Amino acid sequence: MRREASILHLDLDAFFAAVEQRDKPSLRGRPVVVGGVGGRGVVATASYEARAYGARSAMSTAEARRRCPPGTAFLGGRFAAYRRTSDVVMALLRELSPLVEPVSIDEAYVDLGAGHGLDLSVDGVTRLAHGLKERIAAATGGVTGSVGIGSSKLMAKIASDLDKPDGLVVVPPGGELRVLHPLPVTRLGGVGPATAERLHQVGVKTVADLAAKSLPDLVALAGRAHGTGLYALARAEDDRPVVAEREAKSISQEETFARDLTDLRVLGRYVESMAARVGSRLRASAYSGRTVTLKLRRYDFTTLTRSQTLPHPTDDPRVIASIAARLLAEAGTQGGLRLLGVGVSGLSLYAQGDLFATDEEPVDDAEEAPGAEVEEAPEPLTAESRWWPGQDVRHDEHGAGWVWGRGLGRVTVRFEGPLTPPGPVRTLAADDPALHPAEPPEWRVSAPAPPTP
DNA sequence: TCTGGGGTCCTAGGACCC
DNA sequence: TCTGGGGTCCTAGGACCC
Repeated sequence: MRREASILHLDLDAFFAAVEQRDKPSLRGRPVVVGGVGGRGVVATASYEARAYGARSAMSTAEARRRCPPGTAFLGGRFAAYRRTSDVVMALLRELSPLVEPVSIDEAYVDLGAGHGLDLSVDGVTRLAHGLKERIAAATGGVTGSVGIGSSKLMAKIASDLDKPDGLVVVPPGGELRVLHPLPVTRLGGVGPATAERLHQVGVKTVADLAAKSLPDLVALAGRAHGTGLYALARAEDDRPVVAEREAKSISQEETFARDLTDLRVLGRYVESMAARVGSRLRASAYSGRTVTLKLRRYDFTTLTRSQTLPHPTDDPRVIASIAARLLAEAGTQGGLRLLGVGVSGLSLYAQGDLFATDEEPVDDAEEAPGAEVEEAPEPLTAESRWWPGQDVRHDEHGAGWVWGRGLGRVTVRFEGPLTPPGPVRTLAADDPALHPAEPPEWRVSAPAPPTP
């Protein structure tokens, strides 16, 4: 813990849904749910309008559909659009201080103490945060964020959560326990359902209850590392530094199938495709790794992993695929698999194999998903399966728009963009040659100015 | 129509070595 | 020949986070 409130935490509000409402004017003020739209999808983000009906992150999309009224938009994610908006926000944070730690696409810590000549008084950081929130809203076309500032990562994160959405809370140094102790223990990072249940069984509901427990009690309850961590957090003791760059530890790819799969040949094609994607991601980041892990989830949701460690690191998709395929054959597919995953860990920056690299191209995965080519695959491609709800499109005659829905050989498109009023809906043939997938729309009136040197 | 996809960190047991 | 402890690596699983 520091003597000054010099750590800032930013959490963008209902981020995916907010970007959708910015880019799709007809959805502003209406319930929007972003996530998996297939039969086994889950909610990634629900807009505040959708939360009012009980839609929540991690809920199955089916459940969210039951809870939300007709007219609610259920959209697949547009990650390129979210990434672009996130990059704009992260750049604004780096204007405050060079020490910025992105936690995820919509969340980051900033060490204001590493900034140049900032006023770190409570009034000073409050003014700074107000200015930051204004600049974020202006630069992102109205996406808001909740800011917390405190003497540690713990307090900054707790503070940003106290007044959502569009909030700003500064915990003055010395006021940590007054804020922390009344809160439920589940607000502490690292207290999930399992730990919360065990804590409740020994009468711990609030952080104050937790602080009354002895260190040996907590270690017995939650293990050595976790127990000592909880003991410290309950006292607002937290000296974790803000870390700008983190090395990746693993790279993986997984997929839940629309229907459970049993056929080893079909699953083998998924293994190859996933290994190819993992291999290209490894090569793109100049990593290679020694341990190949196969993950599978059976029809009854039991999940297991099988792994093998190689003597030397690899980024070769053929090596990854053959190991994963063997692990899959050994594990078996009895009863059917709902999920398959392929990952590589034990990463290092240079592959031994690179010294002897051939000119051979890596297996290319981009063009052929396994489902595209085989009749055993669960969902053969149709004209309408090119389109998914939320997708950006352009029509030669009607202009830019986005896909609302599809079915019966048709696709429904709303023609509007972030800078237009709500636009008209048109239903088109799914194979209309004038309809094309498009890039995410530009939300700013003019292109952003190039960064000044 | 139950339960995504990408990660990180920790624990525990067995193999193996000194 | 027996006993023992410590450290590291590997594998598997689980909790947790966004």
